[in-house]
Amino acid sequence: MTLLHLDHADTLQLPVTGDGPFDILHTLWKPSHYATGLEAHTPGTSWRTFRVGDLTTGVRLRYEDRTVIADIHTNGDYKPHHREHLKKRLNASYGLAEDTAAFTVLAEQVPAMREPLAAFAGMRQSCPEDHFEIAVIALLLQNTTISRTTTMTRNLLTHHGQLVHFDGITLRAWFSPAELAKVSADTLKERDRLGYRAKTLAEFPAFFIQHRSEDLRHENLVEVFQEIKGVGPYTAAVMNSHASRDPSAFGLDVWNRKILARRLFDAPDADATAITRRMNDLFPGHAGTAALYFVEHEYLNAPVAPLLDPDSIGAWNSALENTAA
DNA sequence: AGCCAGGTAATCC
DNA sequence: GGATTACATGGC
Repeated sequence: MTLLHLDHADTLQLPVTGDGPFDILHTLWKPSHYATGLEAHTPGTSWRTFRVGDLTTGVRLRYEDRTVIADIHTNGDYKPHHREHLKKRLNASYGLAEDTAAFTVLAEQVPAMREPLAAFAGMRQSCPEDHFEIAVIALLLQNTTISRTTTMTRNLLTHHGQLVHFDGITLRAWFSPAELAKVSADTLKERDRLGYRAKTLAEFPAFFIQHRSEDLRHENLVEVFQEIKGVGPYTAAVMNSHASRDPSAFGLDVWNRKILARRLFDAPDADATAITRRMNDLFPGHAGTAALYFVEHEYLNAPVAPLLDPDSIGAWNSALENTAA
């Protein structure tokens, strides 16, 4: 796998137009998220790759005066429509225009939410992935351990994605639906170790080539998503809450079910329907945001993929460049 | 050894 | 409809 060097092409100033406080650190970096190599975070700077059609972009993100400053690096011909796409993509991915007041009013009434709210005031949902990419992530999370999810993600991105270097950082980048379409189900199973997921992942490209992320905006999305083989209620809810940014949606799995059971009922586990009912009662229209705050608070003091010390970026780069060999 | 993971679809009644 | 089961793989 070759290391693709990206050159600086643009700087975008993206104002935070949503109301209330803005927690830039926990909006860009989520303590509960497993390591993918698609992004890297230090306390003051984040780097992330985005696929924009055939273009591969590397973005450095910083924050100053209620503005996200995005330095765009690319491998090819950077056109005005790429700039417009990235502006919208970044604005949506990190909820820069989203208001928090409605959730905050509800959250302040719930004692269990007191600490998460204090720790994360102004945190938005983060989803740099588009619908295709988040569907792949959610598929890899189904009924397995994070250890194996991480392995499968690494295999897929190493074998079928890209490795890029820009602004001193090395990162992985996604494959597009068209690129994944060229990979056989047999390869996904034997080489990428996907098990029974191989057959369903092999059918993802057809749907996402037909349904571009920008076009997935109409109603009944949860039902449309579940037309994809391998996408059930959980994965569809993850797509809806993350890529479509529906603040009322959350995908309930055995992991967050136990976290929410503790927070809501002070019990080690609870019935899924009881949890769903309670979340919707306490946070009508904002249960997904509430679940996000509870889950991230669980990992605040023991992040799955901790922040990088700026001095350790060299080691980060070496590690990624060696796994690609 | 067996059980269980950040589920889903097929098949039963 | 709701309940039950197979499905790949790997860590504990």
